[in-house]
Parts: sequence; structure tokens; C-alpha cells
Amino acid sequence: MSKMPTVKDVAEYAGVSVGTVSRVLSGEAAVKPMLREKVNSAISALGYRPNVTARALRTSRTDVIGLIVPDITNPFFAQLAASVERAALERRHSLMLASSHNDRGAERAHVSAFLDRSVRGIIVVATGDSSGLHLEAPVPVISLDRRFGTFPLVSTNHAQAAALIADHLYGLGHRRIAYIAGPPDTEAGRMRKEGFVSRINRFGKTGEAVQLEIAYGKFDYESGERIARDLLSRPPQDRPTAIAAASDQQAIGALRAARDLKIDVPRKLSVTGFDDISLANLVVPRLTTIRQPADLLARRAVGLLLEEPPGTGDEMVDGSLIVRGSTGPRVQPKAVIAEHTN
Amino acid sequence: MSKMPTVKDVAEYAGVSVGTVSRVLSGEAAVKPMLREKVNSAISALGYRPNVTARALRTSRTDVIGLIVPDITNPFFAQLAASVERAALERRHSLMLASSHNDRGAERAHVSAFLDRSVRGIIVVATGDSSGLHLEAPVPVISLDRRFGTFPLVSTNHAQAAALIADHLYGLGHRRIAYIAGPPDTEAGRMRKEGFVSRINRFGKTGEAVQLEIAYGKFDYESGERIARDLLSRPPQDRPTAIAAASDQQAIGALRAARDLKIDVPRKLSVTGFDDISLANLVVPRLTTIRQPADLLARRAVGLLLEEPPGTGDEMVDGSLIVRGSTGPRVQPKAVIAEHTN
DNA sequence: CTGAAAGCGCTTACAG
DNA sequence: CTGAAAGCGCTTACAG
Repeated sequence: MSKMPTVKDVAEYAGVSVGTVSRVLSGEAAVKPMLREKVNSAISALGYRPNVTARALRTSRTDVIGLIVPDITNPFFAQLAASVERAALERRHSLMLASSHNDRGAERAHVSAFLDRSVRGIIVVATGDSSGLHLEAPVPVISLDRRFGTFPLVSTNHAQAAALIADHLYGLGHRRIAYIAGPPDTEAGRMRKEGFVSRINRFGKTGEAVQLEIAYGKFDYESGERIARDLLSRPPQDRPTAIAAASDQQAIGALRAARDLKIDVPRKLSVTGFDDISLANLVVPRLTTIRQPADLLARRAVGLLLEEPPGTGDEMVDGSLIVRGSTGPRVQPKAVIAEHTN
Repeated sequence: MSKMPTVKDVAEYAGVSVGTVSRVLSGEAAVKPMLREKVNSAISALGYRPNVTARALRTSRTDVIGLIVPDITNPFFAQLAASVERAALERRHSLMLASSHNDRGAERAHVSAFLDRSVRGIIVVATGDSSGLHLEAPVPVISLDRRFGTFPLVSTNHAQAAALIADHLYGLGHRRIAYIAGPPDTEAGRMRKEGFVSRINRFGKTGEAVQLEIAYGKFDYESGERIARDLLSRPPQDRPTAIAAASDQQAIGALRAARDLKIDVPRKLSVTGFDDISLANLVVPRLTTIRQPADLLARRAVGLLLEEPPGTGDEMVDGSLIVRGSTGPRVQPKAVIAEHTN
């Protein structure tokens, strides 16, 4: 394989100086049409491609965006990663991906590694609460979905979205509800819970009282399954008629527990999730949930990162309620079964 | 933020030349202990971190591995990506990720983009069959799981693994089996099918004959669901007693179709998958499948890439059968129900 | 508008 | 074993 052609080769071929070649390449500076023409044909004749490394060294700026997620095998993060990659591509940037495996140390190490590689900026979906962290970085850093350090956050409006779920379940007649919360050391976990709880409490004042109980777990399948199993192992009259989970994975775990205990969803129990991962539409029954607009979130995060100067304020995006088969009207105990409304 | 210190700063601080600093950094060349000591303390005093870009420009080599997958939201590829990232990290390399969205053009574009960024090497999980492609690359390229161009392939021994499934179903007494194949334009799709079919055919010669029918689909949920629905909509005596799918996603789609049609798995129908994605262990019933050793595959691929000279031969890794609840003994039609063996 | 030249931060023959 | 110097391939003031 012969060596790749450089600006110098192009310059010689076109009979101009390397500076002129560079100016044509950048497209910014004014170059006489004739020279521009010559340079462009030299470029295609030689098959020249700019050396990104040299450019980066000179300008100390690259077109690589670093993304750190807690766990790429988590479907929601995978979707987020896909969206960020697409958003980066739209802005002609590439993506460097790292997974922190939910390890705070690995997260920090990846930040440093990205900095060493002088990325254009870093987007991090934090693992747990790192709000104590006060990090200086020579490039913009944006938190996505979960706050990282003190950096601006782009996320779904968790509280608003959780209230949508509360409205939905209340509207279906549920007055005995269990909430499976996410880890209280995550902002997303706290905000979803608070949004849900405060809406339910408001109903308590303006309408019928709701018995609400809250259990905390991780965002994963296992937590949802375990907590739901506990909840549902009680005698029927002590069971909630609806379980709202802080994540789809928890909700899917809860569906599994319900099935194992032969509790019919949605006729005896309604279950809701949060995220709308692709699996939510594939489980039986299909899961009522909150759709997080991953593409939009990603585009905002990349936008903030690439702005000049980089965005500094938080951005919230509304989630939307997706009603599917896992929720239904409360069954009146010891009474006539309520009609399904559709 | 003050400028980052450079080798020059370190050299001045330590009272040596930049060459010596560089030699200490590389660890290769012999440097007098006393100077080495001085340099090291200068490095920590100044908080010096080497500029990777400059190093890359000089040596035209980086420590970034490019990975292209067809779709990061596919759980199996997500798992593979996580494994590759881990394997890369073990060898002190970072990962640049791109998703081709099953688009051959995007795949090629990503290869070029990686080449432009002078990655150390590229691992690609090809989308569809690209064996026609004869690409020259200035860095090593390895195919993972699915052949890309003519580059060496690291993959599960699909045929061997598929035969494991055939053995399992035959051993359970199934004599009427449907195989949901993957796209015939993928090597994985073809090899899994051939491994399965040839083992079944062998049974036909040495033991009882097996009625086998084959349907082709994509590797996704929808294909599995649709094909299974067709298969299972027939009158009971015309239905297969076992469905073997070429992917877990297809198998999960098939489970869904069976549930919709109220066909009990595994009592009336056995279903098997391939991949052992994490979901396989969470569906109801849990899925009998083939585990692809993602970590091992990833480590081999990275190993081949980083070898000097880069590995050039294919590598096959055996898959293993994971028996779970979705398979059981064939029910004798119009006869006594066979006892479960465990 | 264009060319000649400096310089980004390293590594590595080349002398000594 | 160590230093001085060249050079990786660009971009960008600086003159003209």
C-alpha cells in the first residue's frame, strides 16, 4: 500500500501552496475559483483524504464525541446510544463509547481517557448520584438522563411524566397502588417517585383517597420481580390493584411475578412502566408506559455540547403516556366487574 | 484553565531533554535510574499527561479500536459491544462505536470514517452478506459473528451449535419440527440452518425419520412471531411439535404467537432460540437456547486485531446448549401423555 | 487572494 | 545512555 497523499502532494499536483489547499479544504477563506478548481481536481485525482489526527493536533479539536453509559446492555441505554450516535452523525461527528458498568471509578477513568483523546465533548449518563463531584474539564460535558456532577442535564421531565401515569391509574379507578421506585441515589429515581407521589397526594385532597405504598429497588428486572412478588403474595384484599414501576424493566419483572402467581393482568392487576424500550411492546400483555423521546434527548444533548459557547442550562423534554394492554379499570372487589371501556 | 504541560515542560522541570522524557514514557529504552526518577517526579509534580493526538500523528498508530454493529439496540449486538469494549480495555484500547442500521452503505461509510481517524483496527459485525466486497485497508480488519468482506471471521461455530439443538429436540422425541431460519444472505443464517438440517437428516438415516419444514425470516421478533403464527394456525395434527429458531428474538416472537393462540409451551410445543440474550432467561417460559460466548468471541477478535502481524485465519468458538423451560418431551397425540423426565 | 514559514506535541534515527 | 534535531500532516498568522 503506497503512502496516503498529503496536502503537500495535492499542492504540488495542483501547482499551488499547501496553504491554499488548506483554505480550499476549510471552505472558509476566499480562494480564486480557478485555483479552487485545480485543487479540487488534484484532490480527486490523488484520492486525497485529510489526516484528522494532524488537524486535531494543530487545532486541538476533534470531531469525536465521547459517550459514557452505565450499561450498554440495558435496552434503554442502548437506544439512547443509538440516538446519540445518529445525532452526532447528523452533525458530522463520530462517537466514542464507554460503559461504566455502574462503577463510579470506571466512569471517572473513562472521562479521563476521553480527555486524553481530546474529544470534542463528553456526554455522560451517570451511574448513581455523582452530584458531589465537581470536575473541571477542558471540553464541554453534558449529563444525559441522569445528572453527572454539576454539568447541565438533558432529560425527560421525569416528574411530569410520572404524573401522567398517576392520572392514568387514578382515572381507571385504582385506589390502592404500589409504586416500585428506582434507587433514591439517582435523580431520575427520585424525580419519578416524587412526581408520582405528589400527584397521587393531590388526588387525596381533591378526590378520593388513594392508598399508596412505595418500595425501592434498582432499575432492573430482578428488583421489579422480587418486589412485585412480595406485594402480590399477600391475600387478595391486601394487594394493590395497580403497580407503577419506575422503569420498564422493573415493570416487566412485575409482569413475570404476576404470571407466576397466576394473577391476571390487566383484569386483576394493572402494571405500568417507564422508558418505552422496544421490549415493552413485545411482552404479554404489552406494557403501558412512558415514552422517553430518545432521539430528541440525544439531539438536544449533542446540540448543547456543540453550541458556541456550550449550553449551560438544563433542558427538560416531556414524556408521553403510551397506553397498552397492561392497564385496565380496577375490578370492584366483591361486586360486579367493571365494564372495559373499549 | 492553564495550558496542559507538555514533554518540554517536563524536560525543563527535570533538567533533561525531551528525548529522555519520551524514553521514560515509553518504558522501552534504557534510561539511567536517576534521570528516570527525576522525570517521573516532574511528571507527577506537573500532572503531565501525554498528548495522544501528537503521539498518533508521529507514530501513525492509535489505541482506538473501531467497532461497527448492524444495530446496537439488538440485545445480542449490545452484549457483543459490551464484551468488545471490555476486551479492548483489557488491552488498554478504547472503543469507537458505529451502528450501520443494517445499511450496507452506512457500513462502508463508517469504515472510511474509522480509517480517516486512523484507528488501530476495525472489528465489524457485518450486516447481511458482504462477501463480494474486496476492500483494502491500511489497518487490520476482523469480522465478528458475521463475515465482512473477505476478512478473517471470529464466530461461534454456528453449525456445531445448531446441531446441539437438533440433538436436544430429537432426544425429547420430536419428529415433526419447524425451523425458522435467518436470512439466507447471512453466513450465520446459512450455517445455523445447515448445521441443524444436516443433523436432522442424519437422524433420518440412523433413527426415526423427522418431518422438517423450513421458513425463512429476518432475525427479529416480528419474523419469528409471524412465521410461528402461520405454522401454528393449522389444525393440531398438522402442526410441528417443536419450533427451532435461528435467533432468540425469533424464538421470543414464536413464544408470543403460541401464547396468543393458546398453545401451551412446552407441553404442546417446544421452542428453542439461539444467542442467549439476557431476555432469554426472563421470558415465560424461560427459553432453551444456545449460548454464544460473547466475552470469548470479543477477546479473540481483539486479540487477532492486535497481534503482530494481525491474525489472518478464521476462529470458531463452540456454543453451548442451555436447557430451560421452553422445551419438553413431545406429547404423544391421541395417546398417554409422556412423563416428564425431570 | 496567495505563499512561505512557524508550530501543534510528540518520537526516533543520528551522533557522540 | 543522552541531547539536538528532524519530521509526522496539518492550519494560520504574517507579509505582500
